Amino acid sequence: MELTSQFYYSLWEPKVRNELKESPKAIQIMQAAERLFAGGRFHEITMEDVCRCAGVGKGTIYRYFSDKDDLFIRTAVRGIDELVSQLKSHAGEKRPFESRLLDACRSVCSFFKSRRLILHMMQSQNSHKRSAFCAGWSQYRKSIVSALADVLSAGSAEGMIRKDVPSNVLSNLLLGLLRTTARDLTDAAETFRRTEFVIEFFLRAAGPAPDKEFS
Amino acid sequence: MELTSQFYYSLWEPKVRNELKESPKAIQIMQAAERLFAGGRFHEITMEDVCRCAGVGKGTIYRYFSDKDDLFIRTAVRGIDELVSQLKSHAGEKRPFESRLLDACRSVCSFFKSRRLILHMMQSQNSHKRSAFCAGWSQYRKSIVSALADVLSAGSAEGMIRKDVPSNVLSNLLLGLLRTTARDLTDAAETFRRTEFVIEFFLRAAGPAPDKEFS
Amino acid sequence: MELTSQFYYSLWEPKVRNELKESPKAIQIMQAAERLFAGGRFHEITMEDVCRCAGVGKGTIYRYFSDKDDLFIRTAVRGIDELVSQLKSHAGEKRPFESRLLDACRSVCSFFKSRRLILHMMQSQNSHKRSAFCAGWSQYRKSIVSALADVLSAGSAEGMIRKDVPSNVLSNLLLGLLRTTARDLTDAAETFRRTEFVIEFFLRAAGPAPDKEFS
Amino acid sequence: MELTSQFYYSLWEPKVRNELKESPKAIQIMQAAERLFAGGRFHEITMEDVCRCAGVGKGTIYRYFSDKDDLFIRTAVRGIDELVSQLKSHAGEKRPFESRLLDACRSVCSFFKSRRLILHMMQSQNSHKRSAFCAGWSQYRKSIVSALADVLSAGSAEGMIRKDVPSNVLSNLLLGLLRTTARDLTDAAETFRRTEFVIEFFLRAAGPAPDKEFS
DNA sequence: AATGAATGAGAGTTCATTCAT
DNA sequence: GATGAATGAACTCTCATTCAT
Repeated sequence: MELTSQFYYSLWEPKVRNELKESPKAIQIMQAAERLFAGGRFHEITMEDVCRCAGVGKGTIYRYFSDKDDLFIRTAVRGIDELVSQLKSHAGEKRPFESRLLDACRSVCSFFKSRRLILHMMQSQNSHKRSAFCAGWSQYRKSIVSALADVLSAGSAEGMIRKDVPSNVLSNLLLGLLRTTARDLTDAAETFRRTEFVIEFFLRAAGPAPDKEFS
Repeated sequence: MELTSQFYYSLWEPKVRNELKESPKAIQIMQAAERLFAGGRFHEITMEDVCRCAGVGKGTIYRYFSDKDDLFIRTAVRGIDELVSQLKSHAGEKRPFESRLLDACRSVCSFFKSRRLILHMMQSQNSHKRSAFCAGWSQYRKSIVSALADVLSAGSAEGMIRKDVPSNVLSNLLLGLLRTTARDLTDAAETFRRTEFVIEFFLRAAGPAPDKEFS
Repeated sequence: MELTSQFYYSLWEPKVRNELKESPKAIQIMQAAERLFAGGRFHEITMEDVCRCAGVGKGTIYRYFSDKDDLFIRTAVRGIDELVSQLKSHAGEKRPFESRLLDACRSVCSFFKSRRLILHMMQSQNSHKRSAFCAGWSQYRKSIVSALADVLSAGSAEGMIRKDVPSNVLSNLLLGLLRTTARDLTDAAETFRRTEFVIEFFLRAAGPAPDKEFS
Repeated sequence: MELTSQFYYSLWEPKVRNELKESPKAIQIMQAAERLFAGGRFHEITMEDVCRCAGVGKGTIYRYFSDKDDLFIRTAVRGIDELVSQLKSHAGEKRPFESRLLDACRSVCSFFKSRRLILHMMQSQNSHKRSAFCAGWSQYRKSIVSALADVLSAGSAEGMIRKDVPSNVLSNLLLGLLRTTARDLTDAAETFRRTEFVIEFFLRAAGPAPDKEFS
């Protein structure tokens, strides 16, 4: 079953009418917010900054977003559904597993690259609407993990992936490696920053165990 | 040559007399701050919270820390030097490589576990003393990466680790895996959250390449 | 050449858009500040007091004044330009000298009376933006001294004022007498608090020396 | 009747035992306070500054002064009694009037010069213990005015001073001129900053009216 | 519908004063 | 008697949010 944005949103119940949610103006504002959030930390960005950057009045934001958190979350979350469906579509394709995995990882990477913000949020939830937000956010994270796990499961079925480790665990580890590559290897040679390298590295570890299983 | 806290501190000029830096009261305050920072984000924790939690007056904090950033940074950084020297000592020991690596990873894990804050900070710098802080912090991160890289280099020399990937890259990847294990595998079976599993997984990928090198 | 507020302001760089500087709200706030500053000392007046007295919210002040110092200085300085041009116009008029001097002194007195604050500030600079402020303030003071000196110079040319003492010195002394009259003679008979008396007193001393000059 | 410090003190009732009031330690502290107050404004000087400057502990000050105001006031007031009795003694001497007046003015000037602080305070009362302090302070000011007035009265009796203006008024005006000379004529030629000049100037105005009286 | 002036709760920080040592 | 670590009330200033226009 597919979890969509609509579902998670309900967790922190936006006070904004539905038809405004994805209106062009809302998108214009989220794009401004994205630019700003990508550069600074949540609390360093003021709503005034967002206004100026989006070229709208201060009150306008509050027509489309119930508060700063709502703006932040919806900005962060925008596009996750797309990513998830991309991943899901890769899982079902008839190409060789490695090619599908490469594309999946590339989708993840480009998603991350274009919105480093998400990466931050995925581990450090900034909102003070804690309970609602964390629940919602953690769902989102899981939907990505699970979509990538599906790709790996397919590989597992084809004998390309070891079976002694749950694909959710492997999916998490792979995401962790991608994350590290994107964030921490800024000084390393270009070779080791390419997605191909991460996959090669990952597959050595996640490929079928030749002799013994991990227990 | 070893870089110590004394060195990095100079980057954001502490305004507090040296003898106060590590006094019991300062530690008491940092412990309170650690508890709080571990749970919330930088801007959500008020100095008042820290006071209450540490059981001291508001002004007292400012005897030991020049401002909120100073408290934050010194709390985050406390113990890194110890970790680094632990790692360095592991690198030189005469035991089997795998045993040394296990201990090194355990040091890292328990360090992280006891101070999840560090993990957050390692990727999301919250201070507004941006330049000074980031510089300082990135140095710290590098000192951990590099200490773990030394352990791996030793393994490399013994033929336990592939030589086509720089040990700094491997060190980063290993830290990323440890991080993922600690943070994201909260739902996974206990088996896969153990350090032994991460090492087994890592060594499959980082062990010597049987046939071809990565290029 | 005339020095105007615009010029001096540049010394402590106003952070507020020019059109807000003289808006009715800014004036309303400065009037409240004036009332309060006239009664108490700089540090005894809190911004909260000013808010309450002006009947505006706390944040509103900061839309019009970059900080407390800015409010203080601009409140103190308001109207100096007017005073100076009044004085200058008196200097050029075709009336008898004594009449012009009387009007000049009255301008000064009513300026001082309506804003005793200025008097305080003229000798005790309270701001902690010391360098910028003192420089700026001292300029203002000089502009008043110099404008009054111009009136005296005209009298000097007409033989009404002794020529052995620079008119700047005489101007300072006259201002000192006016100041004393306004501030310290609160217990004296009404007669001696009138501007006419100060002028009579001053002119005895500053009138042309009948026999010998001071050296 | 002579008003002494003891008398005025009672107005804001010091909580410090009398034998401590003039102890060497109290004087040591007041000297430090004097140095500091002379340079900065009341609120810019912290008790910590005074401690450091006096070389005593923070608590020690509170043994000798009931609070910051008490320290400030007693520091400011120290020596006034001396000045007053100097002035009084000048009044009774048998020398020519002008010589006595010169000495009196010199006493005032050197008193002011050595403690510019007093000058500030004479017009801007900084304490927040308003009622008590202002009353006390204003008494002090009056005692100086009145002592100088006595000197002038003597001159009046000798026909050296006009009789149509109360000597208290003249005393205030003279003090105002001395003040201006000391504070505002910093740029003027040395000639006009000398006490002799002020007296010459003052006596022209305050000397006996040749023809008509002021009414 | 859109604006941005106004708001005020709440943040970080200072410093006069106290009191255990 | 002297100290200075500890205190917390009070300060200035910020910024998310509202609402009259």
